[in-house]
Amino acid sequence: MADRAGQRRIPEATVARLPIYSRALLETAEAGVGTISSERLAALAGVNAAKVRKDLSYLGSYGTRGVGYEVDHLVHEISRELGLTQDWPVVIVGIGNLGHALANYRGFGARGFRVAALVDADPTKLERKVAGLRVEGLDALADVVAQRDVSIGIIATPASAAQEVADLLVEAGVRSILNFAPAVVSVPEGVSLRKVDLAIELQILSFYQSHPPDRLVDESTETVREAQG
Amino acid sequence: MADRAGQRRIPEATVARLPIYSRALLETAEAGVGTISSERLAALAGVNAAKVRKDLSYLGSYGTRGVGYEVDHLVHEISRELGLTQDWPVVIVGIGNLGHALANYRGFGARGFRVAALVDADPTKLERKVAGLRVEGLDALADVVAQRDVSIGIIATPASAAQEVADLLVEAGVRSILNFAPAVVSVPEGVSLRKVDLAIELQILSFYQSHPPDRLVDESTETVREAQG
DNA sequence: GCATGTGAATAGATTCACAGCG
DNA sequence: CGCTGTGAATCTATTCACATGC
Repeated sequence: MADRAGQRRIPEATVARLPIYSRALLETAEAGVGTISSERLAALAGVNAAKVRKDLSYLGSYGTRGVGYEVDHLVHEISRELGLTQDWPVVIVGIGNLGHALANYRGFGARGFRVAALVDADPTKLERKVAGLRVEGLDALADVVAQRDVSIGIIATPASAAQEVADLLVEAGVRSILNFAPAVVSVPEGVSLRKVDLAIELQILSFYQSHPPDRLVDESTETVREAQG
Repeated sequence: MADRAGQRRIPEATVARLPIYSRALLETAEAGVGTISSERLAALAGVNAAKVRKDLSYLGSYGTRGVGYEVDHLVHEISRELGLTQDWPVVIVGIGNLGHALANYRGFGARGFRVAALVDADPTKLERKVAGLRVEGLDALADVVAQRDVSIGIIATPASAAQEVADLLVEAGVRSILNFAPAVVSVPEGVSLRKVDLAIELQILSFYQSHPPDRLVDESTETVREAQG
């Protein structure tokens, strides 16, 4: 009942876990296993079984009681829900160390993401070939987005340029942005924004390292203790 | 006060925002501003004012009613809480494209994080200098961690090596790990683990791009579902 | 019998709204 | 007054526990 009238609202936390299940399921399928229990999938994903079942129930009832989930079917349903059945051209803005690494990242292609363009504001970088693509000027951004139907923008610039680049991306029609710059960026409603910030991650780790997690207190960041696959 | 009897438990969500406040406050201090309101800090951090006040209240009562917070003081208190008053030597394992970029990332030094060593399993990479450091073999990991007092390990290897490297890091005494490899890694209790996963971030964006921000019947509800955080 | 699917219970985070105090 | 600090209300997420149905 995941379609038509009964349209379920999938919780944000669940959406964030679907890609993890997806990856685990693909590996499972590759190993030739046809069926998987919530228990097993949970172990592979590093969560507990109740969460897996609840998460999957938002997609519909794709399991079989007493048996488990059919791996291939589940992969398909999750991919469909995540929108991975279509192609998502990506533009990377800022071709410094990080942009370089991202451009060469294998795994883009793997699930329908394709680096369609590399853009940098620095004229000395233009025309350079990175990962088989020519670096283009920031002024070409709007055209590139329109012509290559770019739907996701990745910001890998210094912090000082991040907001400006985000504005340009939005103006060009991009509705999903992944920000690697260490800066708060704001976007209008209707545009999705996620951020990856190394400095923040390290500081969070620093906090938990400074605050002994021993018995009485918290389950810090993600102190998983579990078998793996 | 974070000491003495009243030991406050700082929520995980708050911990994750403290570095953002910290950054915003440092920029504010640099601009010569001495006092800041929760409203202003909230704007800089991309959250709302109530959240800022609640978050800061967990650290203690450092504001002045009718006035705001003294910027320098707040920077100091947050740094202390995050454990940024001390030095955190970091080891990066896996010197491929990403490890390379991370090694060259400026901003490590900025807040007490210092790349103390680079390690890679590939013998052809050994002895190479990256960001001024010599790449060392995986077999040197335990010694390096012990001798240079490494407290944080960054995994930038392929997925297939991630769990093994995590095990080695833990065995060597590292209690904080940041995993960039696209794999679920598990660590024993007492070890903090955070992950940064490009493929997952892209898939989450794909979901929201595929699921239009459904307009509800009632226009009073702001259907914002962004990602920050 | 056994693992899913899901209401109900619990825990956690956010927001509201206003008392309290400089 | 104005802005902080915080209980109370709300919203979101997780976990429990068991009825359900292959």
